[in-house]
Amino acid sequence: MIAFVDLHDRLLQAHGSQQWWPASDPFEIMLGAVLVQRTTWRNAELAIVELARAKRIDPAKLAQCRTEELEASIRSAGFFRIKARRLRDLANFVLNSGGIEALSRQSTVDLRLALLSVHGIGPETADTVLLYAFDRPVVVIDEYLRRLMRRLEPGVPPVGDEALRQLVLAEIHDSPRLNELHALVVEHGKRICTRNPRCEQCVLEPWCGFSRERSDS
DNA sequence: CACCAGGGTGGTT
DNA sequence: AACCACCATGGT
Repeated sequence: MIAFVDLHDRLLQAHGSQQWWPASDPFEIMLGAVLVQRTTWRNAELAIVELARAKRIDPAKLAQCRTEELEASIRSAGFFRIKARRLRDLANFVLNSGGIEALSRQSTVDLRLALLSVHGIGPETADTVLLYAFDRPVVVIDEYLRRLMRRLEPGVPPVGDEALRQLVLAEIHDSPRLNELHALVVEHGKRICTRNPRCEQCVLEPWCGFSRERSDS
């Protein structure tokens, strides 16, 4: 079983620091977390730029903005009608909660439940917000990490999300490394394993069973 | 042309 | 609980 500390270090050395949302406004990070759902960061960032240009990266401004104008601003992010509603619900949630300051005073458990109660915010988006906007030590479980675990442990039944959370947290407690780890796992899964048929220069050898997995079939 | 990208929801079996 | 269709743009 590979240590997650080693996984972090290997990926960091291979791909470099990812710098996701460095020193950004928490509310902007929350909007970005929704906008990036099932699209590329490139398309999400174009929407962020448009929102910034229209002075809408603000809970009150965004909540009062007309739906058509909001949709037009975020068109590049895809699913723009659904996401426009999600951004508005998110803005209203922040307003009804007393603002970002009040939210940042809540415990991580309470804040996670509150985020999950917002329509359009699921487990992954909630954890992303907790980690990147509120700097909480949270393990983001995504499909890349699940797939990576399957490949690092070929043959054993896949562990559940909550169990995986605890496995990672047992080794890494600080948000800076959890922040970097999630970004690195995404980047690695995207650029190496999906493209390269045989993971020839995969930095996770000999742990990663992807090449063996493919040579079996 | 097809396929995919830093998900979530609602409906069906 | 495990599927499924759907949402929609922009890059390869």
